[in-house]
Amino acid sequence: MDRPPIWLRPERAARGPRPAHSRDEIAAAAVRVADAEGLAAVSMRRVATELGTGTTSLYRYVDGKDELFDLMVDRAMGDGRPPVPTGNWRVDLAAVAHAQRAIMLRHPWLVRLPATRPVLGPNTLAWLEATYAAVDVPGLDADEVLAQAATLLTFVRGHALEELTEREAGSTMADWLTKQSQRYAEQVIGSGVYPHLSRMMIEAETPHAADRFDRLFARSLEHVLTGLAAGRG
Amino acid sequence: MDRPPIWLRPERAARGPRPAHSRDEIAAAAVRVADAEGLAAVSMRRVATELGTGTTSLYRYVDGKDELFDLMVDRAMGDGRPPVPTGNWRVDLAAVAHAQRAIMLRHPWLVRLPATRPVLGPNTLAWLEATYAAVDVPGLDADEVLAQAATLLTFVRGHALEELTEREAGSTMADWLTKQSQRYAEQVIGSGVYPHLSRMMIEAETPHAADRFDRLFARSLEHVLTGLAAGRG
DNA sequence: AGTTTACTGCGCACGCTGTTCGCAGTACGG
DNA sequence: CCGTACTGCGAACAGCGTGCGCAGTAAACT
Repeated sequence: MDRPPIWLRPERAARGPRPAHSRDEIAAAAVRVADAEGLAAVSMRRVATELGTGTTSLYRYVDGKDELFDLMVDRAMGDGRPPVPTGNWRVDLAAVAHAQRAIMLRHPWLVRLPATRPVLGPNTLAWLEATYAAVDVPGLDADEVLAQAATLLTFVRGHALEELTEREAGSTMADWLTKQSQRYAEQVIGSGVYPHLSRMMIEAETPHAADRFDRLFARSLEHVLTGLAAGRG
Repeated sequence: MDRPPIWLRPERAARGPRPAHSRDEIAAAAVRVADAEGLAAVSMRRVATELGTGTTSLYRYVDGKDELFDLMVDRAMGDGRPPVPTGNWRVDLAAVAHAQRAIMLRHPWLVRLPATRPVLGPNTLAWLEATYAAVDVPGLDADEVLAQAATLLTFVRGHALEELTEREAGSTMADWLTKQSQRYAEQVIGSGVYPHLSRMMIEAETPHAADRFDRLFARSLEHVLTGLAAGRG
């Protein structure tokens, strides 16, 4: 039986007893676990326990773990509200980008979710809407709007993923190479096979700065926005 | 005991019997399974069976499943070679972007891997090197090189993720909304809460084109490259 | 050459996972 | 007030990652 996506199913059935929990309650519990102990700690049993309910009761609310993830994503996306538009597209897009990045940094598991299908919950749609709104101006055709929005969101997500990966690896890749396994760094540099990579490892200052990720993000974001500017009138 | 990363450990020990398999053999087997049956099918047992060996023998080669993933990533990255430089940074960067995207589309599981730490295998480093090489010119400071390379790679990965997600969801999000659950689409459009999103769903042509992803990628890539151009002399 | 040493292959076992099934209890529609 | 469509959930199943310990083997040292 092909059940419709969760966003189409009514939260409360017409007949039968009142469900003991709401979807948002479930999502909140799962997000709480993921935030505190990582995505791996989010199991059906664990979330059920967190709610004080039986494990298999969860399946009354959710079609399987994938749908639980869907709920989590949309809940996390509701953690911040899209910024109010100023009318200046560049300012608005930058605001969206920073706000999205903030959400992803606050919920590190978010960018690591399998992502096997688009999540179309209300909060996710709201962000999509805000992004389109910032990009959209009369005269710009819809395809260009799609492309620009995709460019930005895609960039933010990719950056957040890379950032979190490096953050959690304990430090910068350069640091990782030089400190935690200096021999490997020496090998890489000494091999002469990676001259440009070597130059980065030696010369770059950003990797050593405390706020490196913030600065790198801001800098890269400027690049992207400048690129987008060229695609508009 | 804190074992060093796999790239630092010798493949063959000084003493003891000759290992029955090579790392690359193992990586190839795992990649084969993932390509054919998806990431979920890649289990230690399954890969071991594929190699005709005992399950726990794998742990002689690999510290755990995470390291198996590391091997898979680097193997996949070796599936294509970085394009030969032309000297024109924009052409070279575009070539890197397209080649990277091709790899990710060929191995859909690649962008879905947990990515809890950077992979530093030889093939991955080669791609990093190629990217830096394309961006790097005398006079450009190392931080700017890092930022530009990060922008590009990050964008490519993010785009590939989104693309694969939508591809595997069966169709475009717009299609998904309108076909597979028309009621939801009507609800979304009819609610009036998402005006710009609605306009995209109605007006955009790209979502209906067969080569939509190729065109969207090319278009977005141009935006990014244009943005990068501004950061150079 | 013989002994020591450090490895390899791997069966067993443990605790955990997602999910199916079936049954008892409940609240609403007619 | 009954039938019906739901809810909660315990039991069970197949599969997972992985630690442990033991037998076998090849290189190093004496």
